[in-house]
Amino acid sequence: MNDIKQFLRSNALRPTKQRIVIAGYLFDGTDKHVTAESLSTELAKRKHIISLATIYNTLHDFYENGLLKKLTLSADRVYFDTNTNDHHHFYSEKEQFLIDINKNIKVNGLPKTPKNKKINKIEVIVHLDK
Amino acid sequence: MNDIKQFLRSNALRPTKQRIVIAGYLFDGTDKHVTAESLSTELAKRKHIISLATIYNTLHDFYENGLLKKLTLSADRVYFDTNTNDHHHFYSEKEQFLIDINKNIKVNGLPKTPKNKKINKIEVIVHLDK
DNA sequence: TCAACACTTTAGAATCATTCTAAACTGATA
DNA sequence: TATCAGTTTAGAATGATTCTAAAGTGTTGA
Repeated sequence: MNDIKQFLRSNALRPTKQRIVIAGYLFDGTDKHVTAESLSTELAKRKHIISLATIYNTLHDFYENGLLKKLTLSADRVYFDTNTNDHHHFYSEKEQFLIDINKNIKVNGLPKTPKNKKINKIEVIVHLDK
Repeated sequence: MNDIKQFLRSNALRPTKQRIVIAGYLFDGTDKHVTAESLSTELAKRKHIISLATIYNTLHDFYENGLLKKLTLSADRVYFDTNTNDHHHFYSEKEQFLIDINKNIKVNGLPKTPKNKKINKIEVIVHLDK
């Protein structure tokens, strides 16, 4: 609890009740993939009712501070990943199935980066099913 | 024109006025990336007013028939690619900048595919900027 | 050639994730 | 503990996409 407060403060985030609850859930040591909706549902199960607006705000605040990765998996919702290490994913849209690929994947044969641009990140999505 | 009709027929698509116009634009020999909105705008410039609903319907019909690839680049709109070969992309969300990587990219070090699943496609997105 | 019908198109409504607004609330600080 | 900037929130707004159901149009068989 106090460590969560410290954790939030050290990321320039005021430790409000809601952020403490959300951070407590997200950063409990196990990697998680969440959407605003799924997070809301999980917290509700634990009797923590937090408005969707706040959930969106908080996910973005955490993302902006590098505490979450944002995943581009499908066009209909945004996923956030508590594993902020360099890694990739298996994804099944049909089954909402998503798992990390933590093994060292190498992408070889990339052409030159376009002029005056720099690479922000390389995202490898292995789509399953069809 | 007649070749476009044949092309549509050979894909089990009734060659309607609208589909002929859309296919004529999309499959003119140069690779294109479009969204429903951008396609609508381009066709309007050419004095072809086609309802958005039809544009969505047609993009999906073409996609279902393998004439287009669907790209998962950002969560706020769907992109379709007329290049249906195996390839990847540089993408800048900020600048709506999108170019093909046709070079042979190799992804090495993939772990075993999850049980009872098979790989549909591997998508590599090189995100630029930040 | 044309009637008949299944397939298409379309305007407008509906949906749904997400963002915005602006008012109430609450950590932090002096 | 008063003050105020930073937060939360309900509800409205937005925007891409899908749905609905009515009107339109290729296609086919005679």
